[in-house]
Amino acid sequence: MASTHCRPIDWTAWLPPLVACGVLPAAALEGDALRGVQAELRQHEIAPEPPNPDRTATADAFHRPLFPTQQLYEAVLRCCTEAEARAGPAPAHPTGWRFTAALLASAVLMEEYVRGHSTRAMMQAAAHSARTAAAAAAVEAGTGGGVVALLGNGGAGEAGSGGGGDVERDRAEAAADAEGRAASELLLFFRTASKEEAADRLVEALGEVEEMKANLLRVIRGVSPEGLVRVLLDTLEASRRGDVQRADGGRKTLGGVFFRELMKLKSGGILANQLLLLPSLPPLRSYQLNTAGMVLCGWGLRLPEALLGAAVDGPGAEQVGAEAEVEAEAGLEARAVAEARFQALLPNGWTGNWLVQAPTNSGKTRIFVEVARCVVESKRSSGGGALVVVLVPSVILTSQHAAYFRRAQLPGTAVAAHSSDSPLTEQAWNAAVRAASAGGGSGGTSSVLVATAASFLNLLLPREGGRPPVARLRQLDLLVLDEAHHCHDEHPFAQVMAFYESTAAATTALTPRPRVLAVTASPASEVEPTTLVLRMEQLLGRLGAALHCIEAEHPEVAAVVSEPRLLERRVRLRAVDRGLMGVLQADGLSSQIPALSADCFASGELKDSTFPKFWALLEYLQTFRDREYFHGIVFVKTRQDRHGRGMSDTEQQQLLEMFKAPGRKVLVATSAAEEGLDVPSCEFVVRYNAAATGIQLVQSRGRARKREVAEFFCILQDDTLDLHLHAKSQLEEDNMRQYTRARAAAAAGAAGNS
DNA sequence: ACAGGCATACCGCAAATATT
DNA sequence: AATATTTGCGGTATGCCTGT
Repeated sequence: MASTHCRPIDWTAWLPPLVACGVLPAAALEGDALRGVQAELRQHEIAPEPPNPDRTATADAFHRPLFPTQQLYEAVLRCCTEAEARAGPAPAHPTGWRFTAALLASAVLMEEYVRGHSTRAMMQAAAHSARTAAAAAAVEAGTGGGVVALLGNGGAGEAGSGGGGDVERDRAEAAADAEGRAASELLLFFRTASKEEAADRLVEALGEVEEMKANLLRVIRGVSPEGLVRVLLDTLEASRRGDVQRADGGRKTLGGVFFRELMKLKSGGILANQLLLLPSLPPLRSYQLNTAGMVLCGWGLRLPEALLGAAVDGPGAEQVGAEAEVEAEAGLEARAVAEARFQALLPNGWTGNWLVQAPTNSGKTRIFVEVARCVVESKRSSGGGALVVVLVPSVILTSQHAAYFRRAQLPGTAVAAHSSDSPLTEQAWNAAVRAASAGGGSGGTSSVLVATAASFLNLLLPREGGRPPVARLRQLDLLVLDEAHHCHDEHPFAQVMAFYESTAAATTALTPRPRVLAVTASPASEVEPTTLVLRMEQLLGRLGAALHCIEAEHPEVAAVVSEPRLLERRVRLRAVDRGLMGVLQADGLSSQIPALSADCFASGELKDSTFPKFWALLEYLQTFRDREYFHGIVFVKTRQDRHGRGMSDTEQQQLLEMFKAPGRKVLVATSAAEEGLDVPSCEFVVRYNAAATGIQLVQSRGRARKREVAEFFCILQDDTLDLHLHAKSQLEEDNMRQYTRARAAAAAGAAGNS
């Protein structure tokens, strides 16, 4: 939608600098060969047509490569060869220089292409042109047509409950699917657009006159993007039902229906407004239930009804011992059964903190959400409110977890996300503390504060002028550490726990220390098993926690956690690549390299000569060219971005939204996306640079979560550190796995004995 | 063992941009 | 037009890997 700005690439503009560096001979700049190459490139459509939404894509379109690299390379090579034939061999260049030159020129061309098609460029283009285009497309068609077009041309929505044949149902599902896609696109639009633009688009979509815009602007103030989408969906649904009667017997316009639905939404209150589009959480899985239940029993908290119900008739109920079943049938109270079951899981009646290790994608978040729910309800039943702080290691995780907590709908609980953007201020903290303690019979308001560890640490540190810190750990009821393996040395996690340790002395029965629940998929990674044990003991010591492992081999865990197929591809430098290195590192050229790389490659990472790996990556991506939809992530070590500053937080969030949308999506990411990032349904993950630690290996592989079909593809280059690092990270993961298994076996043995 | 590079954060300030 | 919000950039911190 944004690629209408595709212009023919003037690749010849890049030739003079290459000639100046001596990579290309001067002869390459002239002659029929050059024109021939250009003609050939035009024929092959280097700049691909923007996808045409009207026409269902033909098979032909899908069989075309995403980028005609092979043709490009061959065309440039032909140009170089003919130039050489005309000018004679160049003695200054090593054998095979023309392959080198062709590769280099191809890479330069691709750089140009990539820059024009980068996500950043797409996002910028989408910010401006796409809106008007989409809005213009939405104006077509008659009653309801505007909204229908706005939401995509989905047919009958969920109202189609006739449910006849499979065909009909499939079509209804497909339509609902298309509508869901359109809705998510719309959501993205409303999130990124200003109120002004949103009103503009609504005016067009609803077929209203321009004068209504001011009115719309006023009315949609304070309505969340989710709310707007919800209203539009409701408007569409209402107009389909024919629910357009006006009080005076007339027929409501689309805009009229919209206003009515909007008022309905507003009367529902802000909270409902935010929750409308949020699907409720999936049912609790038995291992999540067991873990949460065990932790809560250890802490002596009263289990909430939600957990009790799941414990008695949930999916894991059959795992209750046979005698427990009998007792349940004998009329024993459900609570007692559940508590007995969870109590049996507790090692030695442990009442302290917990470190829960669970595989990636097994639903760690859900576990601490349920624990938080119980803490909140327990406080609530005694007329107060709970204060829960969730610490995460990266900014992007704060909003993600906050959204998840909102979905969980803890009773009487406000959820907030804090990081350097919207920092956790003294006012916000004091307000949360007051709300929690101001019970007074009516029940205090609980707060869940999701924050980066560093920003929370700022509140704990003494302020200048000898004033006491804003926050004290004893003010909160529950402290959750996500990705807790960061808790070591001087990391903010560790510093927070140092504060926790220092509060031990002042702990009384009236003001106990908060409970700590730490979760991670990869607690530590060490090459030596003995140092691994040491690290684990240190970690558990800092947390004051007992370790609970959720094994990947557990059948129910294995049923939900994807195990991607492991693919490895070893590449080695070819003569041509060595030639390139030789050319670039020759004495006469070395002074030009910085300028050349700055202009052409933006990275200067030429010493690695990553060409073979790049071709391997392209080849791998080609295997997906027939798919209309796929998602994948390519992990690289460095950012290769000349702007130096990466993406802002909001850009990251927008990008994540874009990536979640359907289509052909490849996300190229650094280690920032390794941990915790919730990117559903990735068919493949590519490691362009080998994982350096077992933690990285586990975390990045965990992003490939499309069941059954996911692949984890490692590109390893000989003669580099890739092989060593790959072996090291695998060894570290194996060590961790063995440690986990041993601990789980020991725990099972202890539980059996006691 | 230690410095250098690059990754991630945090904070503060000033310019740009959006909102009223 | 005035004000509020967002964004960009420099400075600082820590963790991890790498090369001397």
